[in-house]
Amino acid sequence: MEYKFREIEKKWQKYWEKNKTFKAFDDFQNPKKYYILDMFPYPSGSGLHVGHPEGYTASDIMARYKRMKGYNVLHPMGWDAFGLPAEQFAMDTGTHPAIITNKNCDTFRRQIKDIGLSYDWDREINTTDPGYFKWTQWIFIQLYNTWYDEKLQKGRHINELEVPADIKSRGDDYVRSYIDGKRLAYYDKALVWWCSSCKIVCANEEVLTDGSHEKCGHPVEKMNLKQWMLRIPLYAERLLSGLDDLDWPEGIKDQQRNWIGKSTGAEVKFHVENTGDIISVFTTRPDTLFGATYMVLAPEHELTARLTTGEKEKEVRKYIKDAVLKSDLDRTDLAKEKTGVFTGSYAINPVNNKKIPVWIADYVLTGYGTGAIMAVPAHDERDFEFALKYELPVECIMNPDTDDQELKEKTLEGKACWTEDGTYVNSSDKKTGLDINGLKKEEGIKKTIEWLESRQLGKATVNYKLRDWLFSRQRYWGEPFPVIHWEDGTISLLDEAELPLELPVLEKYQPGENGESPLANATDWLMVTGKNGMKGRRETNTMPQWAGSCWYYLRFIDPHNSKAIFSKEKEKYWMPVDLYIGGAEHAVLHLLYSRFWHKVLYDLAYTSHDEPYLKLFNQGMILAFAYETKTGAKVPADLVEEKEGRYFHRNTGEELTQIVAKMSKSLKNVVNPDDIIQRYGADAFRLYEMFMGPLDASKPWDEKGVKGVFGFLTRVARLFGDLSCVSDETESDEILQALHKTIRKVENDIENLRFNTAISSLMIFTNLAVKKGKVNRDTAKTFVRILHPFAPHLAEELWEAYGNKESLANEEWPEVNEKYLKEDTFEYPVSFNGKLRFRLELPLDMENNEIENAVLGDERASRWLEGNKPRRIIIVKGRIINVVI
RNA sequence: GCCCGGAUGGUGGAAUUGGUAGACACGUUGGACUUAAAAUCCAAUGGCCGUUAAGGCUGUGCGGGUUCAAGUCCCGCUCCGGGUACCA
Repeated sequence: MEYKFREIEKKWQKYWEKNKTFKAFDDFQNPKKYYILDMFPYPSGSGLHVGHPEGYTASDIMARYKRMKGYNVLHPMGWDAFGLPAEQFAMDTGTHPAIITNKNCDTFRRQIKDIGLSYDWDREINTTDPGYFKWTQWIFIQLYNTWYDEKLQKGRHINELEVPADIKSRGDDYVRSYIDGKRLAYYDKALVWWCSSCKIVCANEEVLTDGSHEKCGHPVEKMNLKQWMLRIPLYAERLLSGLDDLDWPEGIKDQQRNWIGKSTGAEVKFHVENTGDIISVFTTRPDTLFGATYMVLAPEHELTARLTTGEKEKEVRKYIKDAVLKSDLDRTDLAKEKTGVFTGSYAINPVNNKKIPVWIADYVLTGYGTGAIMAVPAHDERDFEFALKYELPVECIMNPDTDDQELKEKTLEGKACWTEDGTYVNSSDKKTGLDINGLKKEEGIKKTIEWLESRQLGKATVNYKLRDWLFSRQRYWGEPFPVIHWEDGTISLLDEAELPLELPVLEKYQPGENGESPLANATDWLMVTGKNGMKGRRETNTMPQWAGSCWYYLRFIDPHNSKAIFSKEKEKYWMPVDLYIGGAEHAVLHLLYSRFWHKVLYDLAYTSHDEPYLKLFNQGMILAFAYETKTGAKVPADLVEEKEGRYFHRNTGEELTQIVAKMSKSLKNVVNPDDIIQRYGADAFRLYEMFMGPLDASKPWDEKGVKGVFGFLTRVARLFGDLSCVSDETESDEILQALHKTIRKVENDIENLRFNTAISSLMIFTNLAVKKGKVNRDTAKTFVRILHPFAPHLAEELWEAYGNKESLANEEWPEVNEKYLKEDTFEYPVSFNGKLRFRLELPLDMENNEIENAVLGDERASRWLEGNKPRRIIIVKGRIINVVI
């Protein structure tokens, strides 16, 4: 068969589409279900790049394999289509963002279909579709109507929240604000990052460490604006502990754990001298209280003004003003040099009643813990640095566990800082009754907390880094909030029946005044009148892009349901996602937010599992070769010439070094999947994406590699497609053994997502078959079946050529016949003192002493023994023989 | 700084998890076919020594160690990539 890949691929893509070969049925009778999900893409204007199909091909191989294994497979695709570029385009041209978005979706869909991926296209979803975002809005309403019951560790409907009697007695306003204070979604003033270039607020995590907006690179500033926030920290503990049982890469779990940032310690109360105020601090080291020599408040702390004494007032006020105005950019820039001011007040250290000064410094953050710390310079690096600069006392209370005598002495003298374990010294006080001298850290912490709790001076506490999630954006192209702000200052949410709240068509998409979204210009849409005649205004913010992607995996289960977000029965059948494949760039945000929403829906009994994604796999990044001169200057790929495996500058002739870099327009090394498919076909494209290396590794694209797999497909077509090479003769044992070994290997490799080695074993088998020049029909049919997940078009074509009428997609995966895997003999590598000297073929059932005799009896052995008697002979059956002399 | 990865031929990468290092593929070289080229096919291909051959030595970022045996385990580094940023 001549390998006419274009024809073959078009033919089968049409066939699959026409016959709905990959339609997933809600077949509740079949208990074997497999839900395999790709992270759906944002359909950008530049189309698919070679990175997208890497994960998609991997999931497709798995999906096709599982179908052959008898699973009912759910394998859907959709579009995460709200996003900035479409809105920017609308601003520039006046075109509605939906128009450009739909165009981009069309391109993506066409490109994905060209690769021959086995999606159930009847389940396609688009986050910008009102039929979809109706339910995104619905989830927001659920969040708003949910509070977190700390006792039950569970989200519950707001109607089940008991309002304390003393609140009730104070009137409706108090009740309302009490309830609002418990909702998972709340509307409040928040100090937020503002990007004046995008005219939008950004979530903390969208601000890069250099203080610039990740979307545009413009520096951000702080602003106090009313925003929707979600109380994700309430779920911190469950988000953390839920990770343990997930089959996710450990690195990703670690990232989430770090992001959640749990730390255990204690809250301790310090009385301020004279004023009667109490400063509460969070510390992970209550055991070091005896070493606390000063305290620090964050500049934003509520007590700063009260604690500042007259003569310090001017200085303090200036410091606070500067600090608050400083962007995080400046704060981190100045991280090396800490600054602060003394308030003039003193607090009392509860363990020894000593007076310690209260300072204000911006190295203490307002959003974490209580926004105030006790400083223990002898045992905390930051405090030590600060104490040194402002000449505050350093009191060592722990004899370090170290062999470094110099360090030990310096620490004991308060001239060095020790943060590890040790034995307490100077840690007792007769009057207060606390004594931990001689103890180690673990016991010290325990004993101190007990002491604090018994005197009501503090209590054991847990803190999380995870902050409330800023959930609104000043954009047009996002889900509108189903919210009305009434003129009396109250808020109400739309009824479910009023959903979806669609976006109004605008004439222009420029942002509104005072940091409002373009929706502020949509007067007709914006203003509403209530039944009682009260005037209201709709929320002009929209939801962030995360919203749509937070729950899309649930909608795939029942994408056309207009009555409910999804049928519970179907959800119970399909969930959880068995395998989720996507890029590691979503390690924290998308996956954490998504888990959060899922847990809320679980608590409200909409979903049947606590976690959405059982197994997660991150594909690596696809990079490209790039070239640079000796001085490190990058040279665009079109100016590079290859001669005998070396690289030269086309113009200057200078020799260049090949490096690996991200694909970029400036380096002219971007690869378009369309070109590759045009030249080598979709099967070769798929195969190469998988053959490059391990799925989770980052690796460079090399077109020469595509040629390699293309050659493989050509050889397959030539041999297995030439019916004169496919005989009815009895198959040789050699081929059968190789075939069954290949089935086993491919099966194992697919299960473990090691597609590169699976392909390699398919190649090895093909090389053998080509060498033989012919195979029997059963062999050919078996081979084509295991080739199918990788190169489905060619496999279907061959399958048809063997006289089959039905698509290969629903055929059974071939079974391994163990008979062909058993070997009687093994060619042992024989080593002397660990060095391989010769090989010796021996029966596998030979006894060890017989093996010894056979080895020592071999004439080649005498040469290495040199007359010595072996001290030991190690025999590992079927593996190796090592003679120790 | 801290937390995760990673480093194997000229290149992408294999190596049953402690047991034959370099599978498979690219590239290169030589050969066949061709008027020629492309395509295809065959052979060789880690480095060094050995005229050939037989064979030997050496070799998985660096330095130590454990073991009959280390790419794989342990200790100490170097470099590269990702995440994070004073989290008390």
